[in-house]
Parts: sequence; structure tokens; C-alpha cells
Amino acid sequence: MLDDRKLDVLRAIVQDFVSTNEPVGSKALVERHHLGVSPATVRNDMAALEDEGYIAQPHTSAGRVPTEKGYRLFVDRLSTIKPLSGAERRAIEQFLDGALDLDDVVRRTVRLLAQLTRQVAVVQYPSLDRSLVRHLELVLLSPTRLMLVLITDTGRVEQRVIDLAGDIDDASVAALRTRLNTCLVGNRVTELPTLLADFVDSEPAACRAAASAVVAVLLASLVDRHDDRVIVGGASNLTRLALDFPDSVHPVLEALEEQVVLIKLLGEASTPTELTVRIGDENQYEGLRNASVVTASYGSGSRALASLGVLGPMRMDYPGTMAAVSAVARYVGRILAES
Amino acid sequence: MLDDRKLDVLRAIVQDFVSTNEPVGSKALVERHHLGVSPATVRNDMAALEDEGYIAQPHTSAGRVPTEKGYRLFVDRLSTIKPLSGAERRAIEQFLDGALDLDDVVRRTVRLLAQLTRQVAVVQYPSLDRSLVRHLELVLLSPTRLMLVLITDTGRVEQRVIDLAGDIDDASVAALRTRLNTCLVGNRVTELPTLLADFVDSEPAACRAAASAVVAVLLASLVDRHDDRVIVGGASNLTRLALDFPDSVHPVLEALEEQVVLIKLLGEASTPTELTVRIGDENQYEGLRNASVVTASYGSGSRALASLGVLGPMRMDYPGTMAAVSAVARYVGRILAES
DNA sequence: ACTGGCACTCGGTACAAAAGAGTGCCAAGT
DNA sequence: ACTTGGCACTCTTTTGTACCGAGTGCCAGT
Repeated sequence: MLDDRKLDVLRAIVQDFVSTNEPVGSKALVERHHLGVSPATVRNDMAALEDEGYIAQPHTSAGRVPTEKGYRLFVDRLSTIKPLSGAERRAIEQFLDGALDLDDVVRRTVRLLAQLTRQVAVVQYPSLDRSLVRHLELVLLSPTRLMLVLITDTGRVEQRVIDLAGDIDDASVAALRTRLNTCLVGNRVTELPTLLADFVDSEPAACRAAASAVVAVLLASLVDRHDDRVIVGGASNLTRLALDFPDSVHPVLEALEEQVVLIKLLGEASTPTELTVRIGDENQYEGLRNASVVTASYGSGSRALASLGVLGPMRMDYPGTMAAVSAVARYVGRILAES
Repeated sequence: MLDDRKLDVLRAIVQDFVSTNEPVGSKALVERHHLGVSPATVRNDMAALEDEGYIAQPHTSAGRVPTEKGYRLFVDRLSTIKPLSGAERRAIEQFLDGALDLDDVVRRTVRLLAQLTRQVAVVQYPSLDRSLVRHLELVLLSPTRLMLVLITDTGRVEQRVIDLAGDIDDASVAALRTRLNTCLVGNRVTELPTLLADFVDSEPAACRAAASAVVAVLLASLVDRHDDRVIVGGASNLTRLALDFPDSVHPVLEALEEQVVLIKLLGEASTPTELTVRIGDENQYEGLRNASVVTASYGSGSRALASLGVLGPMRMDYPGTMAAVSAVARYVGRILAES
């Protein structure tokens, strides 16, 4: 049904449309790509492609535009990932190497991705669920108030203030801290519930109350919540897109402010650096009808920690974007492995 | 020169223009506000106001539009701060009362402000410079690596990883921690340089190297940097504004991604809850030519900690916005004082 | 199976005319 | 001295019409 030449035509249409943002006609196609056939022939192929739903025409006498299905075929079978330029490689290294701490890595990454792809970048913090406990600190703020600080091997630092019913002294805090650490350090955050199940009961009576408050906070606010943090950058790149879809920028901006939506957008982290492309309606969210999302998981070694990605118009430069996202994900993984 | 009626006319023009976003003519004015005079009279007043530079007409035969100078006069002398509705008061309380920690307070605040004013909200974290040291924690991550955690009375928690030249043991860390705390707790962050001046020298030789590394990090990354953090919300509200100034949304989005610009925008925090309104060019930044910024300082008690505010089109509802910003600033101050 | 030719369909543009909104100014009224 | 109604004038916006060009679909010929 779709011989090689028809696929060539589709590829050419996608490429032209992406760069010009105008419906592409048969004549322009044969001029810009040396297909070795006449416009009339291309027209026949186009008719076939349209029948199959890969392209469409906005109105009766305009050129053709790729459909969602068309883009899908393009990324699946017709495109090869564009290698990054030397300048781009260098930019990635320079940008990320100077990072101070995890926050800084994440901020720099989002900025880098946005600049590289000239689109909206989204980066998720390393998931708590997949991290290991490196250290737990208890700080006595006042006789009835503790601060709990959890440090993970991925560099995340989470803190919570805990109000106690009664007073507690320094020595008890120190003891509690030691026992908590011996019990938890080195384990996954997801295993905290299991590990802590009997913890309170085995505490000396003096510490019992404080211990149970601490455990409660640990379980409630650190483990249960799956609202892993996400940050966004490059929103100003939306304005370029806005020229085409003046109405579609509002819902996108809204989506960018909804953590939940963004997290769903990035999807489950799978194997590190694995690329996912979601085109148009393949994103569940309403407001992203004509947007595409390219995501990759990143992680240290073989462990996927979280995802990052880029959001742009459906007519984006897929090969280039995929290359950038993939390279950045790989590099971030390496950096996190070092620290 | 400007009698009361002319001021009434100016006020009416500002109000009408803000709500309709269209140049307002003499006839429409007398219809919508009971000024008790005829359109012709209003026209004369308008001519006078135009001579003085308070209003202008986009083209020869259109209605009048307030100028920057006109808005300035309006906020300075013609507007009374609109009291918040009961629903709004309740919203503020409900929104902010459930906050868990400082991050949460700030995030909720920015969201609240954006919703309340339907504009772009900007909130600055409590300035480190104005905070007091509540506790300093040193955590041994590995024999050559320390994590330094600084906790302030405003709830900020800053952490840095420190790589040491040589090994250090638990006991030394504990000793160092104790001495650091006795030296610093209760003092302003800005005074750390003075307080730490002789610290390293008075340390036992065994700790000397580690102490100097820790002190160096404290001074370098916590005190010197004035890039206090800022977060932004409600960017999607820009799209409403974009209808009028399609070209002006891009620079604004760009400004919102520049921490430095935002910090300048919020300006120096002065007395708590003091309102500042900067109209159009009064903001230094290029891209905010036709935007206004309403800011207020917030703080606990009489101590200003930082600023928060709202950014919107020059034609914004000043009385309403000022009321909202002021109320939120007051409430955030109260919440921080409690914790 | 490909190609050239041709009639047809529309969107975009250019131009002119008309409509509408608002002003400035003047002469008359209070 | 201030206010008012009237009126001519200006400038934008809208409407209507014609036209051009890009692009298609189809058909007959190679």
C-alpha cells in the first residue's frame, strides 16, 4: 500500500512543514527535494497518503499538512536521530559541570534543555521513591519542636518541622537519631513503612512519644506523597508557537502550572535514557491537543531516577529534539552518579 | 489648573478604560458615570487633561487613554483601596493555613496571589541576609565529605556539600558542630563574616582544615550571594493581556525567567506591608514598558523579610490589586511569625 | 506507471465606498 | 465665566467586490 516513494514523500512533507509551517504543495516538494518524479505523480501519492490518514489539507485548495498519524509514522520509521553538533555537546558539558548541588543541577538542566531545543523544558527531581536514605538528621529547634532532615543518595534534602506534645531533651534526640539512622540508612525510601513498622514499639518509653511523631511525619509527608517536584523553563519559547495557535498558548501555560499534569506528562520513568515521544492527543491532557512531548528517563547507572523532557508544537523538529533530550538525560545521569 | 471635576473625569476615564480596555469617549463617560454635565463640557476637561499629559488619544479621532502620568495620579490621589470581599478574606486564610513548611508557604502564596488578582504573582523567599541563624548542622556523608545544613528562624533550610582534603572522624565533626553553633546561633546571617573571622584560628589543629573548608563554604555560598530566591506563578494570566499587546508577552515571559530581573522588580524590602506601585517605565526593565508592578514587603513583626507582588498590564485594577497584595503580605507575615 | 494539460476551488489581497465614533470649535444660553 | 448643542472634520473599521495565485483532481496520452 505504501511503497518507498510514498514514504519519501511523507518524510519530505513533514520536513518541509516543520521548517516552513505552511501547507506544502506538490510543486514545491519536487523543487526542494530531488524526488526524481513530476508534481503530478507526487499528487497521486499525496492522495494515497491522505486516504490513509497520514496527511490532510486545511481546505480544499491548499497544500498538505501532516496529521498526528503522519508524525507518528515519521518518528517511528522515517527519521534518524540527528547527531548533536560539537557546539551543542560543549554547551551541555559547560552548562552542567559547574553545578553546586541538586537544586542547581536541576535548574541548569531545565535551562539548558530549553535553550538547546528552543522549546519548553520540564525536569523532574530524582524521585524520592527510587532513592536510598543516606542520612537522617534531627535538630532540636525548641524543647517541643524538632526539625527532621532527610538526605538521599541522589542529593535530595527534605525537611519537615515536627511539633511534639511534650518536651524532649538533647540526649533523647541524639539517641533517637542514632537508632533511626542505623535502622534506615542505605535503604530505599519506599521501604520505610516496612522498616519502621515496629520501630516505635522498640523505643524506650521516654522516647516513645517523640519517636511516634517522627515516624508519623516520615511516613505521611515523605513516603505517601507521590507529588515529586517538577520544574519548568523556557516558557517564553511558547510565544513563537503562539503565532500559529493564538488560542492554544493559554491552556499550555495553565498546564505548565499544574504539577500534577506535568508529572503525568513526563510519565513513569523507565530504563534510563529511553526516549518517549507523545504526539498531540497521545497526551491525555486537554490543553495539549496540538503539542508534542519528548521525554527521557535519567538515572545513575542502570537505575532510572526520574524523567525530563521537552514540550513543543506538534510540528517540531523531532530528530533534533530527540537528540538533545537524549543527550541531556544521559549527561545528567552521569553527573548525579558522581555526587 | 485641575479642579475637582477634572480629577473626577480622570478617575472615570481610568476606571472605564481599565474595565473595557477601549479608548473612552466623552459621550460614553457621561452615560456611565453621573457627572452631571454634558459631553461637551467633559470634552473641554479632557482637552485640559491632555494638555497636562494625563491622558492621550491613540489617533486623532478616538477616545482618550490614560498615560503613565495619569495612572500615577490615579493611584496617588484618586483611588481608595478597595476592601476585600469576605470570600477573598476566607480564601486567603484557607489557602495559607494548611502550609507545611516554608517552601509550601511560598508556593501557596504565589498561587493565591495569582488567583486573587488574576495576574502574574511573584514571591521572594525570606531574605537570608535578614534572617537569624537558628541552627547549623554538619552531617558526615563519607570520610571526606560533609553536608552543611543551615536553618534560619524564618524556616529557610540551605544545604551545601563540602569536599574535604583529608579524612575526618565523627567526633571531630561533632565538636566542630558544637563550636560553630555556640558561635553563630541567634545572630544575623549578615554578621557571619565578622563572627567567623577568627574562628578557624581558634580551632584545634586536628579540625583546622575541615573548619576552614566549612567556613569558606559558609561565607562564599551563603553570605556573599544576594540572589535570594524568587518564585513565579499565574503566568497563564498573561494570555488575557496578550490580546491587547501580542508583542509584549514575549519579553514579559522572558523577564519572568530571569531571577535577577525579578529581584530588582520586587525591589528592596522596606517596612512590612508597605505598598509600592511601579507603573510602566518606572520599572527599569526594557520588556516591561507597559506593565505595572505592585509590591509589598512582608515580615514578622516589624522586621521586613522580603517582598512579594503582582505584575500586570499598566491598565490594571489598582485598588483591587493593591488590596490583595497588601492583605496577602500581612497574612504571610503573620504565618511566618508563628513558626 | 508516469506525465502534461486543464478546469475548478478557495483563501488572501487590494481597493473603494460607507459607516461609526469621537473630536474641536463656535456661537448661544444661563 | 462656565456650560451646552450643533456641526464639520478626521480617522479607523467594516463591508463589498473583483481578482490573482496556489494547489488540486482528473483525464488522456505516452
